Amino acid sequence: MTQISQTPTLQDVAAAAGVSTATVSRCLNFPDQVAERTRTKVMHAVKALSYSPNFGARAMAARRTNTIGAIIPTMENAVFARGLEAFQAELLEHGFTMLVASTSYRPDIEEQQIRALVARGADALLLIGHERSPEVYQFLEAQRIPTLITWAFDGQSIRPSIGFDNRKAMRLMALKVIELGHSNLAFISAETSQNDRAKARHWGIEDAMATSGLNPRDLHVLETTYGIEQGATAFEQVMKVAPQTTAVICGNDVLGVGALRRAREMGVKVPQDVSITGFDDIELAEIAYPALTTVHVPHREMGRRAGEALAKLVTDGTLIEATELEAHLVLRETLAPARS
Amino acid sequence: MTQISQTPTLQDVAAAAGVSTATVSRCLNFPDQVAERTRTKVMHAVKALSYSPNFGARAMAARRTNTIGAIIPTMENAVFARGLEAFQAELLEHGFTMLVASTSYRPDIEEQQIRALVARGADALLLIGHERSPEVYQFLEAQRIPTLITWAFDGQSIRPSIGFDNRKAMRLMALKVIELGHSNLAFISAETSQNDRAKARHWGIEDAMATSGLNPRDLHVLETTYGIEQGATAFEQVMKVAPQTTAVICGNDVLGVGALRRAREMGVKVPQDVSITGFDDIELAEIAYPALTTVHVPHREMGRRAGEALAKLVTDGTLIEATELEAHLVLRETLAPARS
DNA sequence: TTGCAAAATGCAAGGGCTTACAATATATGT
DNA sequence: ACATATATTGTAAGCCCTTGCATTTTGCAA
Repeated sequence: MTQISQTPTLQDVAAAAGVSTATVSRCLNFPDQVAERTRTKVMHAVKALSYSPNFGARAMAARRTNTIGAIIPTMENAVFARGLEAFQAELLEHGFTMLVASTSYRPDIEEQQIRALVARGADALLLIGHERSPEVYQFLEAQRIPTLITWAFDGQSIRPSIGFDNRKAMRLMALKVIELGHSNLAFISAETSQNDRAKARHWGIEDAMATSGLNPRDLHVLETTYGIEQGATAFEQVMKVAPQTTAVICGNDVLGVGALRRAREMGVKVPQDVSITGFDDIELAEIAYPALTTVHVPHREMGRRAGEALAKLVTDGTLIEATELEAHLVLRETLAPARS
Repeated sequence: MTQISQTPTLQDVAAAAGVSTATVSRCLNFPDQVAERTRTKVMHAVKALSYSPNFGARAMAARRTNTIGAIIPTMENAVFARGLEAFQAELLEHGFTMLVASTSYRPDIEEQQIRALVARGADALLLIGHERSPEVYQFLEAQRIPTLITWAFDGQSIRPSIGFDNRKAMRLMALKVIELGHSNLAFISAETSQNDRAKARHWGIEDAMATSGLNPRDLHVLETTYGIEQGATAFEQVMKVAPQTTAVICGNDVLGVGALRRAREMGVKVPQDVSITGFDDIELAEIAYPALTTVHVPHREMGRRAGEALAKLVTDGTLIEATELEAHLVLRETLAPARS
């Protein structure tokens, strides 16, 4: 009699341990509801058969998957990679698995990914930033998928968020720049369409200018897509359009590093001729030469807290309380007093 | 009569469209097996109810999840992040979802993650490097989980791999270094225990030395964990232990960049006093100052091909054919002729 | 002991989908 | 028009687990 080796099922374990499937199930899911003797017996069988529960069946029967989805703009930006790593580590701790997807900063892809992860059975979702079409939020509500927004903070929003105030953070940076005597400012921004973080950062600069008696209208703004090269090109543009500029504020470190590189290539001395600042505080900023002055984003902490909050929410319905974390300036070498 | 709004099921769609559930299922999975008229009718109903199939049920019935797991050492290394991004994009194209997990370079965590992903129903797995305990491979076989190795290439192995030859690649770099007159070499290596790539890179240097009439024994090797700071510390060590060193070969860019930074801090001129090389060719290498000479790893291509191969394998059983990709040198500024 | 509450276990009903096989409709050749 | 092959659709049997409820066992006070 040939026995075709099949992956063992709960049945098999139950049979091997001489108990019912219900008991085995409880052993696995609620060990303390089972008498110790029975438990050891069952665990023994589990090990002997090297049983591993079938995910699909489990998901179907329990109506949850213990999976939480995270959708980020890109894995290529270290700041997200870091945040995710922390998020995942925290989820793991609580027995959840992370599903990631990236969108290349495109709202349509984001929507598609949201649907994909929901279809895939995600119990909850982590999203970056608040801004997205109402339909998407409706969908999420209709499907009853708890959603946490991160990388941004908005105390007003109905939707919980754990993040920092991009506007305030950038305002801080701009104030510093202005304080150092710069008044001819330029801003190399990430694309602001459908991106509340980018918008907020822009406003932050305007806030600072207004506060300091400068006219926000005088800010030279250049929007570009994500990438070192894009930052470089944008810098060149800035210097062409507004050669009097003494400080170039960049929407993120990658753009900043690109600007920095092009400055060197163009023979523009940083920070003697022009100051340059970034945002995110990724390794690149530290390694750049001269080291990039930037805004430190608490990515790890955001990831960790988001993981914790979401896990709790799914597990016992603990509501997420909006949490504002602080971003702070990291003064390095690319920001100096304006040349006089 | 209160109608509690429930997520619609296949049943509902079938009823709405006036066909059997089987037909709806086929419409969704094998559209060309269904008459056009019926199909439009069904698709209409699907849209009207905004039906989305239940993942668990589907997984259980079909005995597959359309999910492929990827386990990498860390998301913090851009080279993996990039590879993953390409992998995911390719999978998406074929209708698969990616599940990621990272291990912090720890074999025990890797094993745990492998089990976790398998338990979650991954149809196949992508792993980095060949080296892992036999038990793990046994487990994978017992569970019949197809596995693809990447980031390394081994034509001999039973297990398919799509990657590059780490040894050959590093040999190339070392030959270049030696060709430039360096004979006092040091190697700052990632940890080699349980890491075939790190070992291979080490051997590559030894190969080159032997070929060139140098004694591999004279290579100063320093092993350290992953991180910029670790690279910096290691560099300092090297300079202390072997001050006559004129070229420091690093096992990866992150270590290389760390070394570079510490060199600057110590007043060691690169490349005039000491040459430094990296491996991976991530942004950091390009941005470093002076720009780091390194080995370009075809991460994107690996990710893409791996995704394609795995998707095909799971879909129609097409066996994966081992594929060797080429890594090549990227000569930048940190490598120069030895000081005489 | 006996009785009773609490703890432990078992029974069995789904959960929503896929798919082998059966049944029916349509097309083709004569 | 008929027989046969082919395309389309339907029927219903699982897939493997969780969990509400029923039943049995245990622990403990009386």
